Amino acid sequence: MTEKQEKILNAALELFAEEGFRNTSTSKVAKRAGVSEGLIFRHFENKDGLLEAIVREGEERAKHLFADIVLETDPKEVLRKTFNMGEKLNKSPETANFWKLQYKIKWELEDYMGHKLEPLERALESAFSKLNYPNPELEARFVLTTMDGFATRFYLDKGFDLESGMEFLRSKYGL
Amino acid sequence: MTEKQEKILNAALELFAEEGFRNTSTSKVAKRAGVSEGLIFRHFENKDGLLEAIVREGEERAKHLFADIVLETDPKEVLRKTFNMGEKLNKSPETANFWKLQYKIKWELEDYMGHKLEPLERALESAFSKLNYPNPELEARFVLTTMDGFATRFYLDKGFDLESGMEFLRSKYGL
DNA sequence: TACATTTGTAAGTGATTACTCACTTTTGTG
DNA sequence: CACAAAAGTGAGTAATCACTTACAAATGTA
Repeated sequence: MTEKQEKILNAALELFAEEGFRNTSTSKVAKRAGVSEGLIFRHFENKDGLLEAIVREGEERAKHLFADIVLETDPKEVLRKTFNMGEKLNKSPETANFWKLQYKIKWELEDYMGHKLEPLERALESAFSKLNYPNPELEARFVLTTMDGFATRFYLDKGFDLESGMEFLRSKYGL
Repeated sequence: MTEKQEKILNAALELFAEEGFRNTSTSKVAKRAGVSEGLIFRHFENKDGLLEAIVREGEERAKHLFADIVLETDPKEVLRKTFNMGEKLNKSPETANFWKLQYKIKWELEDYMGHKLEPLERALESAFSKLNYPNPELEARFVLTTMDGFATRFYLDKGFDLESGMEFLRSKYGL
């Protein structure tokens, strides 16, 4: 990816997260990226092409985020690491903005993008199975959906403390 | 509210839920409502005025939805009724669409709209307190955020079974 | 009936939209 | 160096946007 391509993508990322995809014009993106508007279409073909690139990067970063967890064999450690993901989503303003956008995009695309979470869901399933939970599959889905709820609220409600939510989850699962 | 006003509001509701607020033009709304475009502005002043009306109706309907719960004194019954709300959100296609839009709007307004849930949150808090949970406040927030997560997933993921999620919650809380 | 108010319409408005095109500049390669 | 391909520009384009305005129809009220 060339320098200008990255500038375009980062500008799009920021603006889409701030104002939404449909509400952000390609001319705004070009202006923030410091390039001509035409260049966006040369590199990404469409405005939709910009979104696709962002979605793809979301999948990449999600994989990277889960890599450590899915390789873990100790079930308690799987849970602990899962509940520590909250911090990772919030390391830098750029990171926070990136994941906020991923949540926001779901509603503009009307797509849950569940396949991104599948490896993590299976890791949790296996962990709960080892811990003899009666319904590992439901338990795993429950954990992920709950964490989704916490994250959603975190991004929309300024006053919400994500870490206390995660701490609560840890205590629920005896960690 | 006159007949045409309601037609406009219902058309807007449908279209905003389908395509999003920013992506729905006032001309589309007028066409679906079967009125002239100018009438929208006569009755609602702005395109934003349309949204405001929808948000207000969301608050009304939420109040109505919670009315039964906040008056309940038996804590177990409070929880049971809360976990039964899933069905209510899904009674008719119109209802489902309405609540889906309420969730979707949050992201376009970047507002969690938490005050809508406050009475319910306090009812849950009181219930958990009566049931001697160690941290009723956190527990109540946890339940609501989790249900939010379930609802979000329900609206975005066609294959997701909301009722099994609610059943899981019931079993978690011994109901 | 008379007449003022409200409700409704149709044809505009300038601004903005995603996208194209003709063109120049930069870069890679023999 | 020569020269083709890729990167980049900026001024266009038609379509669509939210909104206005001038006017007509319906309605309430005396």
